[in-house]
Amino acid sequence: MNTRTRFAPSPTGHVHIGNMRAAIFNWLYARHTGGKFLLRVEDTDIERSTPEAIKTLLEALDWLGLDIDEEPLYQTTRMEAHLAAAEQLLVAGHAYREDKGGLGQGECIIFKMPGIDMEFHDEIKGTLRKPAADMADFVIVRSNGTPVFHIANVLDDIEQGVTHVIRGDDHVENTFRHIALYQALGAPVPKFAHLPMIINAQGKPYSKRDGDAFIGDFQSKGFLGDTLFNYLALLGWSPGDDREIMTREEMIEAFDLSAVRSSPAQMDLRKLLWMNGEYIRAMKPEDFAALARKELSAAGIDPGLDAEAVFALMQPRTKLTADIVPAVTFFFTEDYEYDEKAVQKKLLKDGAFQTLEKIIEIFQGLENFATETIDKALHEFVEQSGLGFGVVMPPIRIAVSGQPSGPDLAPTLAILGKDTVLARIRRTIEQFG
RNA sequence: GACCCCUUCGUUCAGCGGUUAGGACUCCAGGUUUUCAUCCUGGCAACACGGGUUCGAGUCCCGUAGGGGUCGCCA
Repeated sequence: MNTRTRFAPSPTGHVHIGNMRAAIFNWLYARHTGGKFLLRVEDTDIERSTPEAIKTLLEALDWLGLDIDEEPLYQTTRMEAHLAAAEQLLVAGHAYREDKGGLGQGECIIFKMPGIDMEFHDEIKGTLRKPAADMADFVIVRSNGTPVFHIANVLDDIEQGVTHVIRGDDHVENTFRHIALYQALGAPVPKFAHLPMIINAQGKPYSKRDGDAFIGDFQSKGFLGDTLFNYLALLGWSPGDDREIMTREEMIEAFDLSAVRSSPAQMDLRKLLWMNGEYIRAMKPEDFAALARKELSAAGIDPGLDAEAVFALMQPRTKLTADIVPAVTFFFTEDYEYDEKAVQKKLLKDGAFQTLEKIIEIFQGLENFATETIDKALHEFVEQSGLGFGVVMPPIRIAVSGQPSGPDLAPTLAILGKDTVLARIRRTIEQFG
């Protein structure tokens, strides 16, 4: 039997982090078993399932690198099949019509539960049971003639040949109903695996208020798709050893549903941030440069062709791609802002401007304005003046970058070039001195 | 309320009857670095509680407590 898993979201315009983790686990399981990963778009909510919402969904999958193996199945195309199946259940005596008075539009079609105790083996939670008395019949076609989630979901899973239904914990109770449906329809029952919830920092399930529960937010905050994939894969699952930063191949190789924990997990943004830094540092320099260029271009800044040295300086110290632009802007424009606190603390201090005057003299005398010579000159000055690095360096940095901290100063100055450095120091003295 | 599920450092993941209960993130201390970040070293920190079973329990069983899910003509 070839494994077929699926991701079956309803497109709402926002892709929830918990949903996405379900997608990741489905994808990993399909890849691990050499099976197929399918997409079904449950777009029956016409108002919310706009083309933009669907686009958002597909982009999210793409961003996380979750490739699908067959054409997506759109649920709106399946309504006739759903209704036909309900009709079939009616004929076979598995369903009946009744006016429950809900919509006030007459009779709906109700599925009759088999009236026996049921149990199934959940690949994550183990064997789950439910006595017949606790399972009520349920509506499969509304009195307005539209099919309900349960029948649509089951029928489409049958249509797509899904062998493993891997979904959120909140569907555990539905599973008994769904299994009864499979059986009544004479279809093979797939295996089920229910993933524990992801909870927020307060230990509560993510609600609509938790803004950072949508994957688009992580993207715009500067996280990498690979980071989120890796982090989410590790939320509730581990390879069984101490590996954490793993390649896709390693995760695919090691993934197993039985190793998934059955208790809820909380996202730790700090660890996610750490992991993102790890991923960025591990990037090929040219990939990081391309990323940086993209960010800068989006911010309307042209780094020119010769910015590779700047990117090389930034890569090891970047944790979020969104941090790149503010950190490097001063390299590419004279229009950078001075950090007020830094100015107050380090620049408007006794001797700071005298120091800068001296630095101007020293730099003017440098034939070769390169990292090594600048470094050497600065060291000599610090020694001769007896001022100490903590007094000499900050004013220079603030003068050329406006920032209290940043990349190594000597290479920064070398990249900026002698003329720019001198001009900026002079300008700073004029402005604040 | 009924039914079901869950419970190891602050967080996360190990541990699947005998361990000084481990790794990672965070945090703290020290070192490297002219700053910050990185990096290195060290440290703090957990088996929810109560009963069993057993020579021996974080590991098995039963309770209790706490948390969560589900009880729609939503999905």
